[in-house]
Amino acid sequence: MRIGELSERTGASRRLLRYYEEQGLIISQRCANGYRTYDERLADRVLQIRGLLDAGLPTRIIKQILPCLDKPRDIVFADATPEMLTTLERERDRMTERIDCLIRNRDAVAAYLEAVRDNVRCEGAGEASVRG
Amino acid sequence: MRIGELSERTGASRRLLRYYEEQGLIISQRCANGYRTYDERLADRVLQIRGLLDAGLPTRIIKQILPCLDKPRDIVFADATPEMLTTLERERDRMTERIDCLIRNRDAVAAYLEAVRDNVRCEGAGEASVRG
DNA sequence: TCAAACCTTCACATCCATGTGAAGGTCAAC
DNA sequence: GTTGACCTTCACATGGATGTGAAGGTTTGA
Repeated sequence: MRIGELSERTGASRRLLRYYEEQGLIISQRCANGYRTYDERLADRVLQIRGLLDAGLPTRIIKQILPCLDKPRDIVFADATPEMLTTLERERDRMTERIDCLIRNRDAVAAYLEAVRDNVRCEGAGEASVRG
Repeated sequence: MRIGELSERTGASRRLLRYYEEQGLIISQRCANGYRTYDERLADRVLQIRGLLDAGLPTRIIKQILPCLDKPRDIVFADATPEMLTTLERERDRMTERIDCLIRNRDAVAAYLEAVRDNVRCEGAGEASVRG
């Protein structure tokens, strides 16, 4: 798969895919003519990267957590330095904080929407419920 | 409460608090001398804003969801235009996506950390567990 | 063989959340 | 009454994720 197809599959621009490579988030093989070639699995990885970026993690951090997600068993024993483990623990905790914050606010938005919906239903039946 | 105190309470720089105001995320009263004065509740709001920003939402979106979180009952009937409701529904769904993505990846990181910890324990007892 | 649709690198542009500093007004304390 | 800690606005700077365009090589198909 070349960069155009990967771009279409993932929704990331070609420019962005080169950027991710530059940042060390993905790797590519090169054809004889210099074109990038990607493994099938890269599509999933790119989507994962975009999800994490979208969730507020910078590439620098994503780069560190990605290796954990490939094939846990094989990589666990690779090069897990104490500093890296500390970083990962901190990131895990920060992710949990983000999750909690997002859940709280999502639920609040959802509650608001439901309240509006219920009220609209009331108004549809009789108007002058609260506002008037 | 003036801007310095709010800054200390929230960890947001004064500059940032002015920026949030400029973006319509918070409001302030002005004293006779032009100084900004803040209501007590603003501290919580600023923390909420920072949480959402940290979770990847841009100010533009935060501005739209914040009104839902104040006093749901009172505001439900304020100015809920159909477009705004659509926007909110979309954002609610995007937040859910973010949450799911973050949970997946956080769990993966956590699983990795546990695997490393278990392996370290093994190695401490007998070495040559998997790698050798 | 020529055009269209790919690809390459390089480099500058943009948006957004912040930092930072200048130039100046206000207030409290010594 | 002057110093220092606060405040104001204005404005330029920065870093990260992207867009965009130029200048040029490659592949594919009419």
